[in-house]
Amino acid sequence: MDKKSPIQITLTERNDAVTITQWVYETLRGAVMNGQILPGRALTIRELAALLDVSPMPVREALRQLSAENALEIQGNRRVMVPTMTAMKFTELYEARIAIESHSAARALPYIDKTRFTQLRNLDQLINIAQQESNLEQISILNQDFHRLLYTANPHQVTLPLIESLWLQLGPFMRLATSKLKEHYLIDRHNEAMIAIEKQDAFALQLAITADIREGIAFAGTPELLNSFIEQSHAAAL
Amino acid sequence: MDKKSPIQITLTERNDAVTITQWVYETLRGAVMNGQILPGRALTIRELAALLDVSPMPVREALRQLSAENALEIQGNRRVMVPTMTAMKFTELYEARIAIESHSAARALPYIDKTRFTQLRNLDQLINIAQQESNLEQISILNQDFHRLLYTANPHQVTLPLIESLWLQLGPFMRLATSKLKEHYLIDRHNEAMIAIEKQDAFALQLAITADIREGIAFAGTPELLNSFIEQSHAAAL
DNA sequence: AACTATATTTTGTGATCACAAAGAATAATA
DNA sequence: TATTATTCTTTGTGATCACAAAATATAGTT
Repeated sequence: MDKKSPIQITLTERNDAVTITQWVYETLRGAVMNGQILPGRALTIRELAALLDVSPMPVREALRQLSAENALEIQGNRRVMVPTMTAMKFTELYEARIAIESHSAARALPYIDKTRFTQLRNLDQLINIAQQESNLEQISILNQDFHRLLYTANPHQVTLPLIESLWLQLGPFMRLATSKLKEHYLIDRHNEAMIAIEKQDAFALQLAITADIREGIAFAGTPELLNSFIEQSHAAAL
Repeated sequence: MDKKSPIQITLTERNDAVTITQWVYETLRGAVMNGQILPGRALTIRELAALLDVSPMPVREALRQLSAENALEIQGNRRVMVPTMTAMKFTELYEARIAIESHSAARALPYIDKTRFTQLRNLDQLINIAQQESNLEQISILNQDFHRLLYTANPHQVTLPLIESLWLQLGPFMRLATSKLKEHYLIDRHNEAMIAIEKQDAFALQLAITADIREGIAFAGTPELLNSFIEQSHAAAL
């Protein structure tokens, strides 16, 4: 029945307190984030509806929302797909991350109180443990949590949705990034960030965040490595 | 029949080549951008559908997309409204604009060719003319065009959707901003930007863009002025 | 008159259907 | 065999309906 490659989406239990559309949105978001949908693969409403065992309506809404967040791309044909990646686009996304996130960190700095500082330190330690256990999946998740917890200190936050959009676009490729991360992630930039926060040194904090993001993709230093890495992602299903 | 304040949306002719959902989206986007919908005003699908003389379906999709772009806000009640503004949020939005747009400008710089440079210069001259005529509406539009034309030089552009999201959120208040702009907009920052481009000086370009954005709201220098300005926006319909 | 409980209306959600446009497959022609 | 025409299928769009939750209005009680 499928003309194209099969899609294997991780299904979570549906909570009745939440709308079906919301559940579909979260499910599809997770699938994109984890690279479970091959870039370039055309997605149809009915196919996904059947796959998730819901009517086409919630799928329609979820697809539109994900498209608006740049997680999916609407082609001229009105077809929806996961955007393909190029080396240049990858670089642009990471440079955008650095620009926005270091800004967001500096803006959050004055609002970080004792409670949040402790939470950040706890997360940092969890990351250290995950690092010793070489639990790359866990490192990736906790690292995101750390960044989010930092930025959300700012009660007048407006950049987080933009940052999440960038994360979503990098999502399918971040997974592979962490798999090559082990040999490169030597310096604890989070600790540098913590020190900068204690000193209320915005510039030092920006440097730490910048270094943290940049070293997450240090493996992709040369264009050749980056290209082969992206091809690898495009080729590998699941 | 209306329980709340009436909504006066500018209707444009519907092009048959475009889907109804797309037309509704553009119409509502324009209404938000021009401050035609009062912040805090609850929007219902059926009311808008009746107003635009379409079925509820396209409205539903358009509202979801605008919410994903942070132009609208979905409350816990599942109600949709134009977000209200605060002085702090206003500041955050503008600081985010400066951070992202100056970054985006620097990233676009290497890709600006002769053709685009000429287009930019032409736009700059149109702005000068509009300035002499004190045509504030036109200045605002052309200014946006200038920025967009600059950033889109980068063929691997990923930040423009994020920037457009910020513009949308500031939209209702930008209109008032330009109305107070006359006495403050003295220096031609666009010309400084053009010189920076000619010299391929990224840092100078960033400074010009930063100054251009910041001077657009110079009137809101003190928190008191800013607050009264926002209250004014919230109060005034249309 | 102030508050609570009940009834009524409105609203978002989700399902189903009709239809035209796009895609794919098949037949026809050179 | 390669290319074009034609048929058949799939797909997004948009309309309509049913329903439960939320909001509003009304009645009842202290």
